[in-house]
Amino acid sequence: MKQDSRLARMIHVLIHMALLGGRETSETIAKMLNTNPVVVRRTMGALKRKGVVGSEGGRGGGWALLRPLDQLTVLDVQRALDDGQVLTAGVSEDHPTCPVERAANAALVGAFEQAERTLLREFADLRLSTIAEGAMKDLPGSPIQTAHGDHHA
Amino acid sequence: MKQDSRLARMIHVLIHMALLGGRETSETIAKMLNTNPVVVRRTMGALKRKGVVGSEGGRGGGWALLRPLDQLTVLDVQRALDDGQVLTAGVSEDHPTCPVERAANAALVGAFEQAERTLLREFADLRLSTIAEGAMKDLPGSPIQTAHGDHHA
DNA sequence: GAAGTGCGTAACATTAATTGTTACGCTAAG
DNA sequence: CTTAGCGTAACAATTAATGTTACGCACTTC
Repeated sequence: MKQDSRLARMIHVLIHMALLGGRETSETIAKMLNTNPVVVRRTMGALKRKGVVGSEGGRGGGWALLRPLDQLTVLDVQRALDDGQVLTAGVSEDHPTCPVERAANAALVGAFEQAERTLLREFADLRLSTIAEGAMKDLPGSPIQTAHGDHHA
Repeated sequence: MKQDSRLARMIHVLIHMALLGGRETSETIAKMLNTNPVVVRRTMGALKRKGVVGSEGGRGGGWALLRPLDQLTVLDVQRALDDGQVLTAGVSEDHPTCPVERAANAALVGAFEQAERTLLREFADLRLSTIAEGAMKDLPGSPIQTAHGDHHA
């Protein structure tokens, strides 16, 4: 499949919006995301419904953050984009009445539910302000940052 | 996307093979999975390369388990099917040099790595023999089993 | 109040991954 | 040497995410 990158993109954009401070049009945001204004409206529309951003039409309009970054977690953004499960188990549906198939599926679903709990806990702990601070350290002149630098494992 | 159900299918099949005890042809297995012998060969081929099953050509040939179910974990099967990550973060690649994008991606990758660690731990703890026992309880006459019955959360 | 700017959304095209299908080669048993 | 069965390449079908075009509606400004 083609990977779903909406969460990453929205986090990216929301931080930029906070840094810029004002109102951004779908076209401006589309350039940040190297895409199309329609895609931006689609995705930002979901954030609007959950009160993360607001939009204004007409001249001078655009999108604006409704909360400061330190009151926004990755979980908030994820939940705005999708209420359902983040991880899904990839079960089989070849013989839905077969006890073996059902037991296999149930086992996998259980394992993924555990993993999802971990993921959501991580998401809830990740404030966008923290990510923004991390970005400041990764500027020309600083040593290269890997993606694995700061776990709290 | 279409979900990858190879893991669920292989667990399903391996348990059936153990219960049947002998050698099964790709065609027999295909019927269990409600699919095609070629699909079976493709997927079982991966298990063969990792020593989980063996295959024999010619008359009387087919596939056979090389290990008892209590010495096979879901993790073994997953690893046979795919050496890489089970969970992937869905990062954005719109402006690879943008520090904000990189920080956002890194944060997500970190969170998914945590979740993957949980998932692999669950997989490692799940023996196929345990799943097989669970299937025995889910037979006509028994009360209906939900998919959420037996976590150790 | 007319025009321009910008969001909202439907409809369709594109891209990618999984799965299904057909065809053919090779091996081992009988 | 015929049959049963695996091994694999090649192609079609299905599905999900993303990209794109087109058009409607609201608000601002002149």
